[in-house]
Amino acid sequence: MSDLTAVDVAVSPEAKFREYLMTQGMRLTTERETIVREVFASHEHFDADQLVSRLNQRTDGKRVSRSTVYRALAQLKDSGLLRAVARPNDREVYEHDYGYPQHDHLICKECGDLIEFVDDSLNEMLSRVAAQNGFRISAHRLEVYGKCANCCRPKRRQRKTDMI
Amino acid sequence: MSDLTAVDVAVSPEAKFREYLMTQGMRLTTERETIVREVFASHEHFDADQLVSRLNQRTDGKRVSRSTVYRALAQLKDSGLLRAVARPNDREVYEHDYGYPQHDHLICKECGDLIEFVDDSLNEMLSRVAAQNGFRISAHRLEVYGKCANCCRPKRRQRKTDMI
DNA sequence: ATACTTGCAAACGGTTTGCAATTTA
DNA sequence: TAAATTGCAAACCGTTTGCAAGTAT
Repeated sequence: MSDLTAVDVAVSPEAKFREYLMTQGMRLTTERETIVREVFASHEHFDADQLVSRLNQRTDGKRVSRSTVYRALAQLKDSGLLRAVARPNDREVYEHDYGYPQHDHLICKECGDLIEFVDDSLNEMLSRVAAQNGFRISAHRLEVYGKCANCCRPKRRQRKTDMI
Repeated sequence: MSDLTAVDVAVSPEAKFREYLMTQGMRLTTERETIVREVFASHEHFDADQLVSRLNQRTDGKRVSRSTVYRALAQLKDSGLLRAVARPNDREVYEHDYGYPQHDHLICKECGDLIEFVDDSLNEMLSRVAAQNGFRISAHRLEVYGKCANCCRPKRRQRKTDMI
């Protein structure tokens, strides 16, 4: 999906989350720990509903209610562990922010795939524009819509071996 | 607010809209005409609710229901007359697409102001990234969040030098 | 004890839609 | 007169929230 590689992090997501919660007078409960672990178990993009499903499929009985998931997502975002990247179908989509390099996305309108990319010139451009407008940037979201290489490929000769 | 200037257009928005509606087997009703006119009476960004308000304030009795406004917004978007640019407060924000040059936005998180800007290097960058990924771009949305010059300005007196 | 947290169900809010009445070609 | 359109109110749907019961310090 992407060749972006995680950068080395000194502290685990759980620890980082506990740290943040402490500063807010909150606690790292077992529910919150279950959520952080599940969230950082894979690098895929996800929305609230997908996360709830993953948590409900657990066999260890560590289910967490939908409300708690929503509350935790907000906290994970505030703590800098997650960031919201897009809203393709009116659902907020999240990805890892902590321990993962900053990047943007090509979004295929056909298959919905998110392709990550980085390009330094974007940051140069943003700095320049910010300076020109006396604007202090805190974040940005660049969504590039179109058709991915796979979907551009002519379908005439589709591999029928994919069918089972 | 912005020094982007409208480009010359051969056909009026109403005509363009009628043209599009025809191709869909639809009609340019008085309600739809009222809406297009109101929408293109000013270049400001707006959301559905603001448009409804503007239409309700009319003294000529040309009121249009909320549903019709929502339906027309979708049609105006499909026809290429409008485009959705941001979603600051969970409300879709629209702007003129037809007869207005392509640009992006700085979005002030404090006052909600949208500042338009253009920078050619963005397009160069997008072309490069698209080529690298075999991606065919159809559109993009760049939202830059932060604090505008106005909101950065201190409300109270701020000392420029550290006087001890 | 006090403060934080959870799960449930109800509320929220922007947007969409079913439908009967109305308008248009 | 058949097809499109409107306005109303209800539905929709992801998300948020009030609250009572539970848990940690």
